[in-house]
Amino acid sequence: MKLDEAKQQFVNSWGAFGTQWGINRTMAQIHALLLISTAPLTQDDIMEQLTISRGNVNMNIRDLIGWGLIDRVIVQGERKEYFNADKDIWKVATLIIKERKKRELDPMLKLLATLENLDDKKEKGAKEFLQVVGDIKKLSKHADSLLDIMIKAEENKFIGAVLKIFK
Amino acid sequence: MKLDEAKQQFVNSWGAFGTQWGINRTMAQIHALLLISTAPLTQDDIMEQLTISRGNVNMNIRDLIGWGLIDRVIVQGERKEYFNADKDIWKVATLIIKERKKRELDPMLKLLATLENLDDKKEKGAKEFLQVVGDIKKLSKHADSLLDIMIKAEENKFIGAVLKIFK
DNA sequence: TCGAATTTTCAATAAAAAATGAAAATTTGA
DNA sequence: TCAAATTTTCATTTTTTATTGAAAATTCGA
Repeated sequence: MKLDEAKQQFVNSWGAFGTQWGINRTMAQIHALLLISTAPLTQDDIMEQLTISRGNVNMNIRDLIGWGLIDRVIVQGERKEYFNADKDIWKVATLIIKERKKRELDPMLKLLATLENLDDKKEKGAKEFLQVVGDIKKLSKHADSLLDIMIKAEENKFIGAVLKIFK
Repeated sequence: MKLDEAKQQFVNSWGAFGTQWGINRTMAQIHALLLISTAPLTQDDIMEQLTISRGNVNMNIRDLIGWGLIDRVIVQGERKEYFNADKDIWKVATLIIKERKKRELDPMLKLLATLENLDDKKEKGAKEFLQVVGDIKKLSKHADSLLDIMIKAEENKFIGAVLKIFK
């Protein structure tokens, strides 16, 4: 396979993958494009490579910066802004997980907490309801600490080694 | 808060949460409704409670069954079919993760593997491209074994205890 | 086997999400 | 400071996704 073709497919499949997880296709594609670019790109570069409008590029770049996935880069003697993606996939993954937790999971957990204040906890069905709500809260705490462990395993060789034993 | 109101909010927020993760809102709502229902429900029950059409209920129930999240239940002396959700949130979570991995992650990894067969691996930019592709593959293997550990920690108290030490 | 009850399908419609492009705002070199 | 270059905004349009509802298919008790 030719490199250009492979890059094209990478960008497309990353876009499709993002879509399945509730991420705007273009946002994912721009991120993919910058991930495999050897140098930072301008908005015009991105418009051209993905054949999308300036407005679309601009809005999605703003979002990607908001997620902390890409950065503005100033190039000496150039008027245009350049954009660069952090290439460390590990960092990218933990960033996305943390960000989605903050934006989507935490607000839901907050709401769930309010649902636990029932007027009458002995009403028929209340027990089952509170059980499910409580279990979801517990599960998300589990997932949280799992993420911590994952991060620590990456930073600390000993923890990583112990985890490997259990695989 | 009244139980009915709390249930309503639970169903709505579960639906909204699902949407953010690329899950059809109605599918998530039906799942939520069945999770907190004290008894299995019929299609008519669901239509009424969510005020949605029969076709919509039917299609999303089919999907939920396909995901393994709900089951048909036969009630003695009743002509109608009833539906029941597995209430074990832990099982629900691991099921969803495994299913999404199978449906969405694995196909992408398969594609990525094909992108590694470049005609010319010394072409400018090939190294960086292969690095990113390789890193994504590595990361997903990591995530896989993490899921295994998570499942084992639940089944095996010793492993769970060791993990707690690292928190 | 018949036929009423129930479920399923899917073309048509509606709703939601994403993209466009031109105008407005901002930036920056001269 | 000015004006060309660049970026940003957002009302409008397009595309995608989800929903409806009625017809067709299926099921099952009598």
